Amino acid sequence: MNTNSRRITRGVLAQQSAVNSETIRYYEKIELMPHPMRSEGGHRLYDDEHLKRLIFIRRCRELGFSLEEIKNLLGLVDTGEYSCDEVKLRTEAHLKDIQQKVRDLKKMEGMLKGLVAECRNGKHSSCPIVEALYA
Amino acid sequence: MNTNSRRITRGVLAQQSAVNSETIRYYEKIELMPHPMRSEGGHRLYDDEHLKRLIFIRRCRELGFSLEEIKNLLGLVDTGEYSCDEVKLRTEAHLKDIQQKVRDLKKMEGMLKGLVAECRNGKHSSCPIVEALYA
DNA sequence: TATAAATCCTGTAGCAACTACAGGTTTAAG
DNA sequence: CTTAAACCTGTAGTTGCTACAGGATTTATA
Repeated sequence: MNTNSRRITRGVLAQQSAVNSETIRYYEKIELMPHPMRSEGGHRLYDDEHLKRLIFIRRCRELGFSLEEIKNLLGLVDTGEYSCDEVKLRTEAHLKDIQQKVRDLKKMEGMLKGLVAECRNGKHSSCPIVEALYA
Repeated sequence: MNTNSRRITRGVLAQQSAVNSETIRYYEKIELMPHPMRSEGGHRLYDDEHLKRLIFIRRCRELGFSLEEIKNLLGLVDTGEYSCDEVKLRTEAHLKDIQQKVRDLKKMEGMLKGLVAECRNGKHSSCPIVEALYA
């Protein structure tokens, strides 16, 4: 298989991965992406492995994983000896974080709705929102 | 009324407002809190107005308002001529933001649950989470 | 082939919203 | 009067990027 022989520039990698090209440079700097090979003139040249890895990172980001969490996950994957249990545990832990965030936001939502609802009643002369918060 | 004559230090303000004392200094720097008077030796001295304002800021933060949004709200309140409609509009706009965040997180939650569920089935030899994301 | 345009290079600075020092001064308690 | 606690300033670190500036290289067009 010679799919690996395809070399792409940073701009193309950015397009194909849907990750900003400056972000790619940033991921390299923080050691999330490996240093790619360079052209004679010093331009970065990527291959399909880089693309796969970067898409993995993007998907994890979309699922709300932090870069640190992703680094850890990739650390497991990089060894090739990751256990499914380990990955599952981390995913579940992350799921709990997300669920907590949802609860927190729902609470905010409820309170904001309460404030807005008081306004609609129009019973108060001045602003009940300000009064509730600034009192 | 001489409640205003009570002068408190930054540490006490921090306790009574439940805002970190370093954060108070930060809020002053970004002009969210006004410069308080100083003691002869240069220590900050606050009064009840500062306390009220800081508690307002904290409550808004707890409701997810950004510092910029809070600055705007306080701008309205500071003039004293804020209209209830204006405050209500901003609160509703913010509520929409929160609701969008909840939707986004719920989507994440659904996907994470899906990934974890595949693991529980135990049908796959390697890790289905990694496979789903790294493929 | 020459030139122009597009892309790339590096390093640094900025964003939100804090937090945490270091190294020194003031205040309060004993 | 001493000492400990709290304060002072300014700066740097955090997360996850994004946006320059001022060049070098690569690619496309004439």
